[in-house]
Amino acid sequence: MDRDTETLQALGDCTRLRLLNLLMQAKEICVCELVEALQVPQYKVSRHLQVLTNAGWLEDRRRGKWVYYAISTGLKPFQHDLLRAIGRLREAREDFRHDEARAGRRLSLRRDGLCCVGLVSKIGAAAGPTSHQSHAPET
Amino acid sequence: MDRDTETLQALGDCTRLRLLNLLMQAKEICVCELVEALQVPQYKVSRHLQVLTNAGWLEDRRRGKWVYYAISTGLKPFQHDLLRAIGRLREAREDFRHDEARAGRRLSLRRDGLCCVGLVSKIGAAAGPTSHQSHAPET
DNA sequence: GGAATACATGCACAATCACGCATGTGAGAG
DNA sequence: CTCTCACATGCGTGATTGTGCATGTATTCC
Repeated sequence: MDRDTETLQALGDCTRLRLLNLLMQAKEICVCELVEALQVPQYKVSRHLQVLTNAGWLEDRRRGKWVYYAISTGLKPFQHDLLRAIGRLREAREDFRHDEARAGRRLSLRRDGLCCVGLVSKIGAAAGPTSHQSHAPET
Repeated sequence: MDRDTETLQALGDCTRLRLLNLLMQAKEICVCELVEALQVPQYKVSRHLQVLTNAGWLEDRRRGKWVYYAISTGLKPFQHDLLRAIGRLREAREDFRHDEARAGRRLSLRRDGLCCVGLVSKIGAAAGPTSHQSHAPET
């Protein structure tokens, strides 16, 4: 498979679109922040970030325990057009807006522009006390 | 899977990109013309055209024995941006240029703007005398 | 009617993919 | 060192995908 096709294939997943949409609107976001914004298990976010990175969409940067992801600085014009297309979806998609709302709340907890919270809940794993939303879990 | 993701997933295949590239530069092209331009078996072209149609990229129109495909008239702005991105690949990709060259030669055989040739060779099937490549009726 | 032609599609198979679970890795804190 | 925490990843599984072969469908021509 050629490189351009791989680049496009990486866009063929809803979770990855949501990740890209968030990263288009913030310089850097760490994994635990993305987990809370998307409300999906951590391993799932991690995998999709990996796919996007391998396809040339993202770059990662380690800061202590945290790993920050950002849109790659070396995008081809081809890719910029693609990002613009995804940006157009913003108004129409509820999931994007909800992601952004949660991300905004979460990013406001940063100190000195850095994440200092961590994984507040194990979303997809063993369902701890999910007290971060109005959505109350069972038991 | 939501509709936008399906739209993008349809772009994650090299053959489909080549088909879209050709259709971006001609109003309508029939299947046998696409088969010759891409040099791939007929069933393969047919399948990928089906995928693109189901994803909302193409429309088909029957004219006698021939079926013409064209970029859909009801594309969303989202999709127009995506097509623009694919258009950018044009200069860089050899396969696109070769497709266009073969398509140009083939389309020049039309009469009254319609295809009248048919499937000149069974490309992927039973491999007859492979004379379709260099064998050009230059008269 | 029947043959030929353009195109679509059912089926089988191998490869890939997204997912969930569990575990591994690497860094900081005590 | 040990524990904790943020993140990555090996593994198994079910679903999806692209491909090839053969066949089916629809239309034209004799």
